[in-house]
Amino acid sequence: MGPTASGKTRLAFELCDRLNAEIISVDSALVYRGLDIGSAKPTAEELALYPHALVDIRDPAQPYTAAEFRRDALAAMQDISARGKLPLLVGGTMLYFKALIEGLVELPAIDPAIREDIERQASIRGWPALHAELAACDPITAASLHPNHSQRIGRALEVYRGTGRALSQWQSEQQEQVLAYRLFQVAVAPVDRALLHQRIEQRLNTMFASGFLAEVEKLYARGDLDRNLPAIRAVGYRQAWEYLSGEIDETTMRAKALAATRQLAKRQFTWLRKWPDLHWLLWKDAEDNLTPALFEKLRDVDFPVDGLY
RNA sequence: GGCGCGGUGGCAGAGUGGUUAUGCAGCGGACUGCAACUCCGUGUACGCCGGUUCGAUUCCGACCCGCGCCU
Repeated sequence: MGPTASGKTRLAFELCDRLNAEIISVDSALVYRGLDIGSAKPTAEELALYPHALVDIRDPAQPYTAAEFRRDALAAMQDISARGKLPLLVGGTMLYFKALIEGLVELPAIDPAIREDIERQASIRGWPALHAELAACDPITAASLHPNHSQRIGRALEVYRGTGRALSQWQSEQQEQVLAYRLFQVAVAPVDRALLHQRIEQRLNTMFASGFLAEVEKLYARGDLDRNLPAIRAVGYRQAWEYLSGEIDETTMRAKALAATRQLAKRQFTWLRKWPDLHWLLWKDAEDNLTPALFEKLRDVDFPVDGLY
């Protein structure tokens, strides 16, 4: 795990070389085909060398969800284990990690038309009004949400309308799901924020220099994608989309993309800081070789590294 | 050198003789099926010096800096 631009990919490749491991991507943007440069997806050569599960598995027009991720990740873990290898989960989408480890409530799929209707309602009545509505059918969830929390209010409401029962009720009946794997959780990050900001800026510049805009233009030209899709809302893509539709100039787009990336990293840190059983690997410069330190940590917890490398 | 205009928190940008907008960024946080999402919280800043005043960011004067015009 680790914030964006913290060096996860590099470390993962090195681990693959030393452990008998295979990578499973835990990243909500890498799942989409055509989101390559801007998502910092490993190159085709790298992917050939280090196979990644859960990369390029979805068209940008079709949203991917945390529940699907859990299902797919578990399948990949099983497959990799069955081949005698170690599943190495790599990514920065913390909700996915959480869903995988703790499980989600098992809910039937909900008709997308319900969500559309809720969003239509919200655009005319405002989210606070829907929050009030939620308070009537699911007071527990409503109490935990700010009246402006659009997405979560929408979710709670669609569950109620779609299943006839409150989300909080479903959750209260949720049974603990135990993962059939022993986990060793590691977070990579620079020792201080300024360092990460530096890396983020550098990487973004490289992306632009490597044809990021052309990549988004291609998506834009398809005509069937829009800014409400998760793929197009991804950091960088959203700002490029605004630029291509003439809403902002290039300088603004770059500035906004940079800020959005930093904000993403900040949110990832918020998850990581309170994450249980996490081993931190902090680096201070590009020369830091983290793998030895990681192997030390693995030994500390009696992880069978010796047999693996 | 003269005249005019302007100097507000990191940036942008309102405003007022006392109650100290706002947006962006930054920072902190929340988040069980959109999560690279969505949402919440967080800053008395008014160029400098002196004066007027019970009280000046706001009024007056000098000075400094920027812009424009004139010589």
